[in-house]
Amino acid sequence: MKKLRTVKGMNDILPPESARWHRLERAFRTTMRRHGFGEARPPIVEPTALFVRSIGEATDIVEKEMYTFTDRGEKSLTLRPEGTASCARAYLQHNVQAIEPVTKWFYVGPMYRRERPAKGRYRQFYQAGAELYGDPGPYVDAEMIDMIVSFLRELGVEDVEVMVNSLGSGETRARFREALVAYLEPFADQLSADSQRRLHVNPLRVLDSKAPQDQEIAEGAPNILEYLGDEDREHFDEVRATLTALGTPFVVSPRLVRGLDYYTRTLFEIRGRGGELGAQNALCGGGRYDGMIEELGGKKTPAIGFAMGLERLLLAMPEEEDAGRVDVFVIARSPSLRREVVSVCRDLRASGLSVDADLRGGSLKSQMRRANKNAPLAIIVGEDEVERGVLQIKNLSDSSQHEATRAGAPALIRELLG
RNA sequence: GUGGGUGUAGCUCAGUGGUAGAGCACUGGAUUGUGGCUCCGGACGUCGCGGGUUCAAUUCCCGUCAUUCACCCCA
Repeated sequence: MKKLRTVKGMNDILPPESARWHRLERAFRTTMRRHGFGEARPPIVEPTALFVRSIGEATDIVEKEMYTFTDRGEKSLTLRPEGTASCARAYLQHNVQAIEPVTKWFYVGPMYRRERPAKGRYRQFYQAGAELYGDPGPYVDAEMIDMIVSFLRELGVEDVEVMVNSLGSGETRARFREALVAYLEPFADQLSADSQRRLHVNPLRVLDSKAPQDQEIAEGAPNILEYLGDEDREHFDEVRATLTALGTPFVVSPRLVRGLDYYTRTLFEIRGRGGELGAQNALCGGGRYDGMIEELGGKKTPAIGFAMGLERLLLAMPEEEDAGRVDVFVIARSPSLRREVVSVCRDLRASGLSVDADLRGGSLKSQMRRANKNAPLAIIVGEDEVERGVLQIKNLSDSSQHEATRAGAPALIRELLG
C-alpha cells in the first residue's frame, strides 16, 4: 500500500517541537494584551471574491497561489492566503465601526499559498498579525513598528533590519506610477523577463527585483518619497520622528514595495539576519491600507496592520534549553507498587503539578533513566515509604534527597523546583 | 513556475557492481532501594519509490517523489 503522507509544503508540528510554538504564541498573545488588542478568529475559508478585491487582481497571490475550489453549492471558495482581508470582512460584516471608534484586533493561525516550498516557505504556514482600524496615524504606525521590534527582542531575535517607506495616498501613487513607467520604458528590453511583464501590470514591483540588471536600472529610477503630497510627507515625517523618539532603529527604503496592492502611506518590513533563515528572511511585513474598508463597501476607515511568519520566527529564535516535560517523575520501587504510584500521581496533579510515571513495570534503573530525561525531580515509592506514609523526593540535578508526608509533598516540590 | 544539489538506521553521516557501517539516540545488564559518567551486550535498514543496463544494482542510466539552494515570491 502506498504510504500516506502530508500534502507537499504542509507539515506536522509534533512534540517536542510544538512546545516552542506554544512559547512563541503565548509571548505574542501577551504582547497583544499589553497593547489592548483582542483576538479575532475568522474562518479559514472565505469567498474567493474577498481576496481578489482586497489583495488585488494583478498580484502573484491572487494570480497563481490561491487554493481556490468550488464547493457543492457551486460557490467559489478560497483557503485564506493572509489574514488582513478576513479581518476587514469581519469588521464590515459586524458593523464594528459603529460600536467603537478605534478597533484593535490580532490573529494567529494557518495561511495557504501554493508556492514552491523552500526553507521558511510552506504552503500551509502560520502567521501572527494584528489590525488597527479607525486611527489614521502616524503615531499608531510608529507604535506598531516599535511593538513588533520589542516583541522580537523579547524572543531573543535582535539581529533585525527594520525598513520603512511611504507609498503615499492614491493620487501620489498614480503620479509616481506614471513617472516610473515613463522612466522604465526606454529600458524595457534590458529588464528581466519578469520585470518586463510587470512593467505595465504592476510597475512598482520592478523596483525591488533582485535581478542584477533590474537593480542597476532601478538605481536611477524616480524616488517615490519625492512624489509624496504635503499631507503624505508630513505623515511619513511624523512616523519617522516618533520612531526616532522611541529609539527604534530603522532605515528608510524608498524602493521597498510589497506584493499586496492594498497598501497606502506607511509600509514596513522587518528582516532577520540570522544564519538559519536563508533567503526567506522577511520576518514581518505590514503597512497602512486606508482605502480597503471603503473599497469593500464600508465607510472610509483608515487602517494599518502587519503579519509575521511563525516558521521563520522559530528559525530566527535562539535555541533554548529543554526544561523537561513535567515537574516530577514518579517511580515504583517494584511493579507491585504501581497502584500506589497512580494514586500519588493523581494527588500531585490535583495540586497543580505536572507529573508523569512509567507504569510498564520496568526496572528501577530504567524508570530512573526516564525520570532523568523528563523531569528535574523524581519521587521513589517503596514499600517502606508506603508503610510510613511518606514520599522520597530526589532532586536529579544535585542528587539530594528529601522526605515529605504525602500531604506536605506539593509544598516541598514547589520549593525544590524554585 | 525555472535551474542546480541531495535522498543509506530515529538523527548526523561514511561506504561498495557481489543485498551494508560509525557516532549519537533507544534498550538490557555490570549495581538484590537510586539516574547522569564508564564498561559489556541487544534491537533497529525493502540503501526514497518505479523502471532500465547487467550473471548480479544500494552503487551505473532514466523517470518519479521528497527535500534543499538560487531565481521568483513573500511571511
